[in-house]
Amino acid sequence: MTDRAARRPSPTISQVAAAAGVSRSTVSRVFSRPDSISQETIHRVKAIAEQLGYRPNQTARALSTGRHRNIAVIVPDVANPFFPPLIAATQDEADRHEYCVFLGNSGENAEREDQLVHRLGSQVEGLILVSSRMSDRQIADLSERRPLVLVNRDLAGIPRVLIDSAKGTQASVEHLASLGHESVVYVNGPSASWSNRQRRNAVRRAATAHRIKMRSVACQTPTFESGRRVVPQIAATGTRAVIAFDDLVAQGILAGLAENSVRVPHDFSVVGCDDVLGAATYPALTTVSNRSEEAGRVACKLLMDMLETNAYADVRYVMDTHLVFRETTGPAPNQ
Amino acid sequence: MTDRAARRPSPTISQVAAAAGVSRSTVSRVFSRPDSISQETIHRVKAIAEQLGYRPNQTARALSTGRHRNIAVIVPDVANPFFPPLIAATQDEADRHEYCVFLGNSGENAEREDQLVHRLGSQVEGLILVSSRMSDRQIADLSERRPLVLVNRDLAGIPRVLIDSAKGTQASVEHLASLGHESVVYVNGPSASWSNRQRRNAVRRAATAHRIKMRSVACQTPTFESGRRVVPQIAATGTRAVIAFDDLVAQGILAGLAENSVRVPHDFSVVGCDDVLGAATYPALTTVSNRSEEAGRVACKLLMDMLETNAYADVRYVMDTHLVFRETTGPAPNQ
DNA sequence: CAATTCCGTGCAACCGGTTGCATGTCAAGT
DNA sequence: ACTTGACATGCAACCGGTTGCACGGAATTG
Repeated sequence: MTDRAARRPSPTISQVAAAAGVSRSTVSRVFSRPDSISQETIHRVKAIAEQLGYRPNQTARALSTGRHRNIAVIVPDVANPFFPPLIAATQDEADRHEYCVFLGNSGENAEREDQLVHRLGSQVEGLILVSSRMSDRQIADLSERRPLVLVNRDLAGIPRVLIDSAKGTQASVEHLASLGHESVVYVNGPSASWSNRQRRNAVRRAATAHRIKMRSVACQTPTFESGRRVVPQIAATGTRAVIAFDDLVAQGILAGLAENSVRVPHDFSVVGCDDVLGAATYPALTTVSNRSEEAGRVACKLLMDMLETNAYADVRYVMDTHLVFRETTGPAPNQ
Repeated sequence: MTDRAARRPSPTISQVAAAAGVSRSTVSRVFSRPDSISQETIHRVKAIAEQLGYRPNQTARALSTGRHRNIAVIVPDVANPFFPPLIAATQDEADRHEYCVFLGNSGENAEREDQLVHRLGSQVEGLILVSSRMSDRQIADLSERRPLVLVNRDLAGIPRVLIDSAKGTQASVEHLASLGHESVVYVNGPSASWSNRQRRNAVRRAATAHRIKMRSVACQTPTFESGRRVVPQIAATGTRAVIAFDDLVAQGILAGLAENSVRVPHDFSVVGCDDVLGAATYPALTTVSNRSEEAGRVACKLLMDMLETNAYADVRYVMDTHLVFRETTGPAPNQ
């Protein structure tokens, strides 16, 4: 039973004006600048608008004012548990200012991200780019057109919120060293990721400082499956401790190890990053704290500020992290 | 260092037209209906547009055509792991049709959802309401204005995608019965939730059929914390098996039980729903399969169909579920 | 060679609001 | 009584595109 959808079109400002016996401008002002309209007219127009089910058309309004009251949030992968709390926080903050938010999912793909940004560009007043995979150049270009806030991407001149996992990552190396480990494998995240460089460098520095050996293995996308697949490579190194790019990868590694009957933490130590799963894994994952929700909130506040004051400061908001010691790390096994 | 943001405004169709020595209509047609324009003109205009960095303004386009190429997806809680895969799937599908998506987070709150819907209403061509908390009346009204697809809400006359957890839930009762349990507690989700009614009814029916006792306890929002807090009430019933509204609640219950040194599954059996955590909990959660990603994809496809054909069918797409037997359920303990 | 069709382009109105400026009214000030 | 100003409202242009219709010239047809 296919049927033509007979939707009644929304009433326009002209219809309200006609019904109320006033001009379109007056109706417009009733809704956008009521201070210059008499109480009586306001009541009458509002009553009629209500009765007709009139709502100002945001699109038309945006066209003439240039203010959309929309922002966009672009993330590499909505389904990665690191992002939802961050997204929810931006939503919440935007809502508080009566803004609507577009969500973009780049699928860890710079080109698609660029496309998305352009498709959204003319409909939003500002964007929040989370863990952007685009090039510095692309981002700089974009920021010339629209207010921009970056999360986990460090580009001078553009307001940015950085979750500095270096401290926590460094602490995890120290932790492993203190447990007697003499080498560690770092499992990389996406190569275009600022966070990944951040973490890898932190591991390298701390490893050097503590005179333990560091190896690293690649793993393109940060997912459970990638983690699982990378286990043989890790095993091949002979190392008994691994620091993973994030919790998802760590979890995959845990699963892969379990399949090979490697006991954690008895035979092998695993550290994750981002603490997205709380204590919900078994054994509960030792990891680095995450503050994605806070990051989302701060990023959105920054953007709202830029939009409302029409000015901007070159802020670089850095948030520290620490090691959350749980149950997947233990003393180095005797060889 | 606060500075006035000097953003260069996007070039308009008039500027391109002037630079190319043609009329605005011609430029417009080059981008929207090039078939009626000569090859030569197309090339020239495109070259100039490229050089100027021109992109058609979506807002203006939407105003005159009435087609926004935007949709909205409204969910009760972005951070609930049930939703991100669904959101990602709609994103992906929308992207394939070159649509952009607004994300709305209602916070499990009908009033806020209604607000959101209205703020978004004039900017989108259609909406996907996931686990909507609004009243039937509100939804019906809305569907008169915009194409609508519901997920996990069963309202005749409006296209809807339903993940029928009844079958899986029923199976979990049978499973518990076969393990010798003689009573079961159902921990409710939000009272306005279709899924919750679905599940509670399934438990009730199956319990009756297998002659086991059923009790139910409330727990307003489906979160880890609520699950944890409800444990004393569950314990008070004396029952040794619980079926939770969803995995998050189940996990909270698991945590609460562990705090009271109740061993699972030896002393107590727990079943979740939605399988959002895979085997990542300890003990791995027995739960009901989830197909949220598929639901998202189907919902978005339905909506795209409606938008493209401008017709609609009163579809009711139901997806079955089954029990995923893992490690949190075991034989009833001897009293 | 005149009549007809087709093609590429421009004109101008329109989408639904906003806003600077002009107008008319009425009360206060002198 | 006459100016002045404040206030409430209307007029008309504008935001940046789209689109029905008209028009002129080239190609086709009889």
